[in-house]
Amino acid sequence: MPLPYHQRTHNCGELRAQHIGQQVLLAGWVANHRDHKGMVFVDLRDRYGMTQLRFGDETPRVVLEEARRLRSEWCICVRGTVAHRGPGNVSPRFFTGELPTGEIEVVVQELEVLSESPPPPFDISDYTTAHEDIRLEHRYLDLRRPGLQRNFLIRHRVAKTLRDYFDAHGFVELETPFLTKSTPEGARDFLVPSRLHPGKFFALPQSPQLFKQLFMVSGFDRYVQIVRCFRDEDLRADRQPEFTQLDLEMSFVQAENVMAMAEGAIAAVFAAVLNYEIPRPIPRLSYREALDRYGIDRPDTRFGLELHDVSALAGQTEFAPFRQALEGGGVVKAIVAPDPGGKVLTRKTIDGLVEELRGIGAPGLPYTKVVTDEQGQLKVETGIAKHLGSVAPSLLDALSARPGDVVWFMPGPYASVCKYLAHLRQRLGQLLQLIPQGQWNFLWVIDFPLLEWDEQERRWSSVHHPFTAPHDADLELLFSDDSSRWGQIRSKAYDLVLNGIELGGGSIRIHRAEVQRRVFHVLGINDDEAQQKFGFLLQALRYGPPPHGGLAFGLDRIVMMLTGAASLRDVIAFPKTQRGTCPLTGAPSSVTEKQLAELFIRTIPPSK
RNA sequence: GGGGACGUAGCUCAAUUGGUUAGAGUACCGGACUGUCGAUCCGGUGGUUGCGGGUUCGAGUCCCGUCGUCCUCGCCA
Repeated sequence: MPLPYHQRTHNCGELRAQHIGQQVLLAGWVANHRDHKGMVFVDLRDRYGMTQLRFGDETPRVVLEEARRLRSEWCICVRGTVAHRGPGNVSPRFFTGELPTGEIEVVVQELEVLSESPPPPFDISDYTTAHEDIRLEHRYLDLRRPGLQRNFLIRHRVAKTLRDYFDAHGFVELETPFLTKSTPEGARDFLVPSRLHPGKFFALPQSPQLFKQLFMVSGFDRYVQIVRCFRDEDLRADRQPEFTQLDLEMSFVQAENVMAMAEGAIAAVFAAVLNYEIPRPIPRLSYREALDRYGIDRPDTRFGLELHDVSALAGQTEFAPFRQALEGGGVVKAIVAPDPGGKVLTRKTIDGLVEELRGIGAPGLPYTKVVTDEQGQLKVETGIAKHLGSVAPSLLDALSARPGDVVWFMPGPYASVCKYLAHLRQRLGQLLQLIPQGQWNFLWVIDFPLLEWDEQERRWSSVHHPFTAPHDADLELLFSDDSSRWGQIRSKAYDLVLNGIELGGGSIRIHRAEVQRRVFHVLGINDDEAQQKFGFLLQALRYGPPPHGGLAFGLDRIVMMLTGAASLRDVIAFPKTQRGTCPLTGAPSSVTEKQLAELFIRTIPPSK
C-alpha cells in the first residue's frame, strides 16, 4: 500500500511517552524482526535511532501478513499510532539509556515496502564481528551501523565547531590547489600525469604549506582550511595515504599567539563534542626535557615511569655494556617499574619484553629486581645484580627504588636509548595498568631542534621543514661555520600532543631572505636547487612578507581520539586498506592502453 | 624492503601426532508460537579448507611458491 514517505512525521529516534496517541509516519530500515505469527515486532532504524513497530491485533490482517515477509535491511515506510508498550513490556534497554524510544512502540496500520534487500553479507549492528576487509568491501552497509554513524556525526561536529571558531576569530577559509608541483623533500608524492605536457607531472599536495605562506604575503592575515593531504608512504593504524588537516596560518604573530589560538580551537571542539573543559593553558615541555624524561618527543603524560640518567654511577661499575656505551659517548638510562608482590613482571613477561625490544633493534635489556635483605636494607637480586657490585646502594638511592621494583637499564647512544626505553615505558604503563582511562593529557612540546643529522644521506636535514624559523638566540649558531654545533639550534616549532598521540604541529616561518638562504646553505641546497624547488615561494618572500607562522592538526586523529576509535579507518568514510587499496571500488586499477597513450606513459613491470 | 599473526559454510570460529563422510554458533529456508527486544523451540539447505605446486597409502593439518587482510620496524621534511 503506497505511503507518502516524503511526509515523514518523525524520525526513528525521537518518539517518547509524550507522543502516545499520535498518528505517525516513519521510514527506515528493518534492523531486526521478531515474528510471533499473530504478532510481529520490527526494529525500525534510521540515522537518528531505533523505534519498535508492532503488528498485532489492531493491524489489518493483510498488513500483518506483509510484515511477516519483512527481512533485515529492507527499506520500509509505516503509518501507525504511538502507544505505550504496557507495564512489564518496556524495553530493558530503555532503563539503561541505550534505547530512548524503548518505552513506546508504533502500532502499525499501514506498511509499504519501499525496497527489498538480500541478506547482508554481515550483521549490520554494533555487535558485528565481521572482519574489516569484508566490511570495507560493503562499506555502504558498514556505514549503516549506529556506532560508525556516530563517529561521522562527531566528525561533522568537529569540522563545524572549528569553522565557527575560526570564523569568529577573523580567519578566512581559502582553498589551495590539489594539482601542484612536486617537492622532492619529505614524503613521496602521488603524481598526476599531464596530458597537455607530455612527460611532466603534477603532484598531489602533502600539505598546503607553501600556499598558505603565499596567502600571508598576500595579506590575508588569518587563513584556515580543512583540507585533504596526500602522502605516498606505507600505512599504519593511524596513517592513511589521504588524510585531512585543519591547516591555519597567521601574520604578525609569535609562537605564543598561534598556540593560544590553537588551544582555543581544540578547547572549543572538546567542549562541543564531549562537554569537557580542557585546563588551560596547556602545559609546555621542551623537546630536550621530553626526551630526557620520557625518551620521546610525544610523551604520554598520563603516567610516570620517567627515565633516569644513571651514566655517572653506571660508569663506576665493571659491567662491560655500560662501560662500552659510556666510552663511546653514549649514556646509561634506567626505568623503575613498581610491581608490588611481583605478580605482573614475571620472568616470562620480562623475557617477552626483552624479545619485543629486540624486535625494534635493541641489543639487550639488562634488568634487576629490588628486594630487602635480612636487615631490611634494599639490595638487588637476579639479572645483572652481581655486575652492579658496590654501586648498587647509591644506584637504588638515586632511583628512589622500593622493594618489589624492577629496574631496567639501557646503555648506548642517547637517541637509541631514548627510543627503546620510550617503548618499554609505554608497554610497562599498559602492563602495570598505570594509564588512567578517561583522562585527557594535553601537552605542547616546544623548542624542537631546527636540524638533525641524516646519517644515511650524510647531511643535515630539517626536523620540521626548511621554512621553520630558528630561535633568535640561536641565529649565531646558524651563521657559525662550526657545523658540529648546528644540531644545537632550536627552532620556533611546536607540537600538540594528547595522551602520547601527536595531534598536530607547526612553527613560526622564516620571513627574512638572508636567514632562509643560510638555512638552505646549511641543508646543502644551493641557490639553483632552491630556485628550482621553491622558487615561487622565495620570489614571493622578496616582496614584503609579514612575519608569520601557523599550524596543522590531523583532523582524523582528533576525531579518532574523540570517538575512541581504534583505527583511523573508523573515522574515514571510505578508507584504504593497509596496502593502500580500496576493497569497495577496487582502486587502484589498471587503465587502458589508450588512456596511457594519451598521457604519453609506458609502464614497466616490477622486476622480481 | 624486514618481522609477526591470520586465511576452513554468507559471517565468526573449531577440527587431537597427518587418519572415517570437515563440525558449531549465527545468517538463510520451512514449521510452531499474541509481548518480543541480539526472541524462543523443531527441522533443513549450505564447503574448490584463499590459489598453485610438492611430500605421503592418506593433507584443512607438513614443505615450497603465490595472493589477500591486520599489526609492526624502516619510511612518513
